[in-house]
Amino acid sequence: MSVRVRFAPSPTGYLHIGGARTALFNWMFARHHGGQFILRIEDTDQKRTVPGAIEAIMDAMRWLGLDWDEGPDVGGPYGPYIQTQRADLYREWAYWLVEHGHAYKCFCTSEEVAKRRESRQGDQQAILGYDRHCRYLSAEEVAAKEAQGIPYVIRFKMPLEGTTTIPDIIRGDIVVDNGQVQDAVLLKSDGLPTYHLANVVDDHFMKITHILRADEWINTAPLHIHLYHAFGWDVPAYAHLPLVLNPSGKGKLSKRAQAFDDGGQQVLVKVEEFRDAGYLPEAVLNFLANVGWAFGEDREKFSMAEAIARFRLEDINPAPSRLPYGKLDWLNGQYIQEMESAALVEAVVPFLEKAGLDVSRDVLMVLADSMKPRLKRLSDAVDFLVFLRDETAEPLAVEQLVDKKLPLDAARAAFREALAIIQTIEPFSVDTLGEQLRAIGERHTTNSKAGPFLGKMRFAITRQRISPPLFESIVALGRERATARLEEAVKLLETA
RNA sequence: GCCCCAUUCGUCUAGUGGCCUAGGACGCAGCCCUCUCAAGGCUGAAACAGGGGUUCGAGUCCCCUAUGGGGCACCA
Repeated sequence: MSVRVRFAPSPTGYLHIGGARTALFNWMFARHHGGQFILRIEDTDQKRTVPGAIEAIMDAMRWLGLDWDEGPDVGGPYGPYIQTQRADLYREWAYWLVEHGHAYKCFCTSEEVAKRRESRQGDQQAILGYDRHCRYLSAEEVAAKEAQGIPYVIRFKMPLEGTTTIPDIIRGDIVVDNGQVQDAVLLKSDGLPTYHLANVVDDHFMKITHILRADEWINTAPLHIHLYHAFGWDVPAYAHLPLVLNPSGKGKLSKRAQAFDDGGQQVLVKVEEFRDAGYLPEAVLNFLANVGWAFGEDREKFSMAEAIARFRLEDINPAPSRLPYGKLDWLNGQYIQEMESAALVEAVVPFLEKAGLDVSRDVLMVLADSMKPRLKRLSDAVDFLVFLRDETAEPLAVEQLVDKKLPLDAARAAFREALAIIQTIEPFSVDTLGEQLRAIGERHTTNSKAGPFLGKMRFAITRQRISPPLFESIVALGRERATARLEEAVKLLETA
């Protein structure tokens, strides 16, 4: 039988990075086994559903490259893949359970349930949650309440005694006391199912073979297992994935609360934020795959094709972890370094445009090689290239153009020669400029090394203490603008 | 409060009873290279939560404690 797994987000907003990791593991597992990866939307909570969220989630997954074989947009043999469109199915099976004595109608309002729960707070024996009040109603009482038209939910009759063991691929057997699990609501009074019913019914009819979901579901797994038993269906294999924690280590990473790292820096949580910050999808995937799972052979950087080939659920580390964001920066930088120049240029253009920096692709090509080792994120290109903007050119001071190895007279002579070179050199290229300017430097510095001169020259051209290398900067600026900036330096040195 | 899961350098991890004087990566520090900043190269500091067992031998198995996390909704 072929492996079938699913990623089942609820459309409450955007794709969360922790959710992306769950999706990634499901996807890698499916691809490793040549099985199917299914995208299912769990939108049974009408209050939390936000319009546009399904598209946003799919966009984020597409950006990452996590392609699904069946889903809301592509369909598939077991659709529909949006739960609200399968409402009748859940209702049918909920009543089937009632008829077969595995579930019951509960007429308690949430307020009553909450109130009674409060009053039991002091009782150390009682579990929190529902007290099973309606489980013991007689047939007559139920009929009477129904006749009055009192709304009800359907609750599962959880076994009161014994234990349930959850065979977990990552953790081994987990044993839970049935008494710890309450009679969960299966069908809400609005006629829609809760997660518990919907996921069991769907996983069964969608022929899901392995359930890879977050750790936070362990506690309800016994309920799900008993649901399968009540229906007489096979129980899929379980693998509960470790949670992704807040960088502070306090609590799980949530999309509802903002997260901060130890430095008080706000941390990225939505997948689209990673995209907008200038991370490459390959880097994000590589980064996520390294949390809770390791490639092996002490390798940190690997392609998804390589990862898929050796991905095994058994190798997943069950301990929860924080996302090592610093490593993502490094990884992203590594991927940028390996990019083809043309690809880097294309990738960087949207970020420059957004920042109002209008730089031609030809100019970017000149700077591509010097950008590669310097960019952690694509968005860093903006700071890297601000010197190309005329308004940002700071006025010069003589002290910035001279030093011990390049005294005033030497600087004056060297800069004059450099100006002449820049005005006339042919071709106007990185190589020719480099050759000529270096020679000038060697002739005028006290230690006969080009370095001191090139440094001053670079400042005169870019007006930035930190900037791209000199020769590329000159070419990027163009002969005219470079000449203008240099003339200013020469004038300053002459009057000094 | 009750239940469940977990615990190797600051962080992400390797390790499945002897190969561990515990390996890698990021970050950090130093040096080299160098027109700045990066990148790159080299070097370094840095961990088996604690206590009991089991065993000839324990980071690896068991128990307890501690700590962290998760759950106890008509949310998923």
